[in-house]
Amino acid sequence: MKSIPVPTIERLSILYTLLCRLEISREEPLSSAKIGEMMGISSHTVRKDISYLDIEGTEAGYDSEALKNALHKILGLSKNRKACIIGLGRLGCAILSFGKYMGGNIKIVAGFDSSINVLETIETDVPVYPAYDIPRIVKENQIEIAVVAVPPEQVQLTANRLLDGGIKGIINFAPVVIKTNDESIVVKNFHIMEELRALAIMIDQKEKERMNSNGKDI
Amino acid sequence: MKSIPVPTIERLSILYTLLCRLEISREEPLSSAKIGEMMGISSHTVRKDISYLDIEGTEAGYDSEALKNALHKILGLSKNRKACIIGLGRLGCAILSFGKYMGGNIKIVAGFDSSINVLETIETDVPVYPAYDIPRIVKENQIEIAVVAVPPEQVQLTANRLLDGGIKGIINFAPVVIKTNDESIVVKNFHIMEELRALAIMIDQKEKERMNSNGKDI
DNA sequence: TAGATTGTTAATCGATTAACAATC
DNA sequence: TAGATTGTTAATCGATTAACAATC
Repeated sequence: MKSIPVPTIERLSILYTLLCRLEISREEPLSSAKIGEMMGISSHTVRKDISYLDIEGTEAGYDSEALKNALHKILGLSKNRKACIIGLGRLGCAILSFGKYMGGNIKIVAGFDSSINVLETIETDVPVYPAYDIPRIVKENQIEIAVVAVPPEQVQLTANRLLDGGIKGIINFAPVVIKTNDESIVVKNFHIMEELRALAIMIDQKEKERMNSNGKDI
Repeated sequence: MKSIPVPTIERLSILYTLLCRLEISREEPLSSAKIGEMMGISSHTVRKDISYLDIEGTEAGYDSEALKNALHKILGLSKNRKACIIGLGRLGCAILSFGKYMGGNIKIVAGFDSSINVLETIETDVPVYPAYDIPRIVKENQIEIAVVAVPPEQVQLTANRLLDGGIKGIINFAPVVIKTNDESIVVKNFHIMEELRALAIMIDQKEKERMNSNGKDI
């Protein structure tokens, strides 16, 4: 059982969401070409990705129901996961709120903030705790995943507390790189503002390319 | 002038933020090893990345001030960029608010929402407009970048309006893939919930690996 | 000089794309 | 059968890592 490449996992996860949203005219089977078109990738990639699934049943495309089931299985969606959010500012609250919407298998069971004031005034039905309680709560509830949305200077402290609690994966939204000595912790950094900047540069590069191909510089 | 690989651009952008935050004891030069440690990447990668900069001055490491300047230049930070946000729900507002904080070169100059109610009650000093005004406002203000944080079913309509306005780059937070026929538009999808799911699977895979290497299955 | 560090070329690794035989 | 589509192997592409001569 080969382990699935990370980009493939991400695409499969997106595909699942897409299939769920699709009002399925279950009649017509989905071809890899059609899927590729919906996802903006090539049909080759789609087939390659799907080849990691157990699904083999195919004739003139994939049965969307079967595909959904296979994805459900490989994405481990039957297993319930517990997650928590650290930092209940705007971003933290936003994630908290649409974490509820998407009735998936990942449940946000705790929120943390270092400000008592925030904890007292927040309106949510998820239980919230002070930041120093992270290790205890994470351990007691066996929380696997943490979403970190605290100011940069608090990130490392937060990460340490999470590791103390035995967290297994961290998604970090602060513009800092989280280091862990523990190889077995999965960390994923989401640097929104940096990505915005990177996007701007890619725009410039594209324009330059176009200028170069559309004629000479003067 | 080779174009810089996207992953490199992203790392350079992160490095810049990092250097800015660093209270620089300007005395000691930064070695690629030290930078790598801070960023959680190898010194090889750091040197390779830096080789895309104009900076050459080096002896026992890099001068952090010079590095910062070179990054500033290559990242085009002297050029002012205009951005807008579509969808002023929790996520949109969050991005709007810390877009102000990070006094970078990217300025958010407009917000859009399809709900008049939202537009009337929002508290912000960024001007806000109804969604149907996107093409006009984008064109008039020469806005280059759009951050899309609307519900999935509104994404394609939003994208079309942005393209009408002549937008150059889109960051999309909705769990839908944005398609554009126009090759020259840069689109970057941020699928938060899907990434959360992907993270969970990576955790599983790591655990499986560890079980396999730490002994047999029973 | 000896030690440390860069800058760049070459080797490796991994993912995407292409191709094509097998299937319905 | 002819046409369409999968599934998988091979070729390509691109980024990361390694190595090492050049520099201070």
